[in-house]
Amino acid sequence: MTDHACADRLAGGSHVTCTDCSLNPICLPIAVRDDEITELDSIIKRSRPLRKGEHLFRPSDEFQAVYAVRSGAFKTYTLTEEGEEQVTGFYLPGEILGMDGLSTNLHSNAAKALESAAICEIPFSKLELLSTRIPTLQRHFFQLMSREIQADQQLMLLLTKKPADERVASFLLNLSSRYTRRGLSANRFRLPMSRNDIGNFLGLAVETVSRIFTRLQANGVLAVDGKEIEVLKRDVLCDMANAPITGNAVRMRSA
Amino acid sequence: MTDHACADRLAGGSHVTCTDCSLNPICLPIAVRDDEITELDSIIKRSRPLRKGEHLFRPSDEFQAVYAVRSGAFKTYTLTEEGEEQVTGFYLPGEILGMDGLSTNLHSNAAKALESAAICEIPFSKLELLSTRIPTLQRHFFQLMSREIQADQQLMLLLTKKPADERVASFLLNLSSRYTRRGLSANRFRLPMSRNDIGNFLGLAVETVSRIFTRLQANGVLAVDGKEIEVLKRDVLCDMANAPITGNAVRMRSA
DNA sequence: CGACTACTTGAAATATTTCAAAGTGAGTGG
DNA sequence: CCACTCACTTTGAAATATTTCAAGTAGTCG
Repeated sequence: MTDHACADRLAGGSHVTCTDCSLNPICLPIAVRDDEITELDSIIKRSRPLRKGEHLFRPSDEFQAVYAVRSGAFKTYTLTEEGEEQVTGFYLPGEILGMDGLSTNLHSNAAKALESAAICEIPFSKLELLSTRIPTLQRHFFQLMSREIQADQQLMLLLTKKPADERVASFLLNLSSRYTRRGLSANRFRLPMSRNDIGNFLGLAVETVSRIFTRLQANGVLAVDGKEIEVLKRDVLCDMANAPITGNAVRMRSA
Repeated sequence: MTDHACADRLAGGSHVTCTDCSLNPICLPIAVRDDEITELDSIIKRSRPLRKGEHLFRPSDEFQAVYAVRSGAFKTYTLTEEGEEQVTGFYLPGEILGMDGLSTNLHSNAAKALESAAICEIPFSKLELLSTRIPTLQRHFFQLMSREIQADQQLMLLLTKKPADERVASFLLNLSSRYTRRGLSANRFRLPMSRNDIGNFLGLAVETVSRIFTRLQANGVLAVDGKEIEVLKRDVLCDMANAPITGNAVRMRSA
């Protein structure tokens, strides 16, 4: 039922190497040599799986590592002064999170598992050291952060200039393209997050998100069954999102 | 009248070194040794000044360098599919821009001088190389990008959860704190950007921004004279922004 | 099975936008 | 140096998308 059998053999201590991991084309730079991968591999800890709702880190936690999602999904969020949540991103298998906190040595975000999840923990000090010796790796992380910045800017554009439908459409297409990258179906997937999280992330009230889903369903654009989504008219969805009609969408927050 | 006599002797070819530059505590890591600064210095080009309205780079320009603002100010922006502008940030002296484009080797933003400006151009390939030898430098740039991500997230929070007044208040306090960092007055400064740019950046219509400025003026919180701003009741402004009443504000987009 | 949380739906309330128009200012050329 | 233009800014009134409030309906988990 759950689809996180994706990170090759599941967690449980069985030591899957980066070389073996099916996600490595997503989370590692292509150009790293085999011996270098091995070196990287040696600093990575494959930690215990997290249960739904568990935190990987919280705001003010010391920044020690970045994390690659092996299976499951995470949301990151900050808290406002009044204590309300602000969802800053979603992370799927192969994507890397935790680079907030690099600037202050304290995490500014919290990261919470949206479902059972497994991660690879990459101690940052070691990664940093390794990066001075493997320029490709240094560049990879520069690029990773640069992509995050670009994604955030795309999102800002969405938030400031686009109506609710377009935000939701873009969001769905973005997720879709991220599933595609892992070889999963572009048009049938399961949302790991709640409507509430989606609304929060997109700057919309839950009710608005809900209404848009029902409308899209009524128009025959989507078949919605709870968190299960099927895209029936991708072209319409792309139109709504102002994205090129072809398969994959605006990138919003990858890693 | 213009206040960009700040980058020590002005441009014009007179070779000001990083060591001499009054901005170096802002744009360089503290821990870089003298001989290392000299090395960094040798790869930096101090380019001709730009006139108001000139572009430093445009979307799709090849990514070759990052830029430290020496004097003046820049805005960065992207274009939507429909060709409208989306302002993504403002950059003041001592701050570094151009790291978008790192991921694709093409700039995704445009950078435009908001007034006469001078910059230090830092060729990225050389910087990258140098970073492998000077770990402090590598970390500095990691941190720079991390800070940009954090700033973007703060901004997203503002955009999705906060009413117009709070956005403007936060914006002003943010600018104020950035001026303070350069030793300038916290409560009297000149906005280098238009109301339009502010609105665009904050996800508000120009008219809304204008109305808020007039209201703040009416309440005696600000004295507004065109782009010249004086903060009369900082505490009120901080309240509006939900920021600690003390001097400096939420960081939004520094560098 | 009951209690909770998540989701949906409708109707009223509201902040912000849009449209329209007038005022201000800065820069240009006569 | 003045007049003129163009771009920016301000202000008001009407329009509107989205939120908020309220209530009902699923699901889900112990």
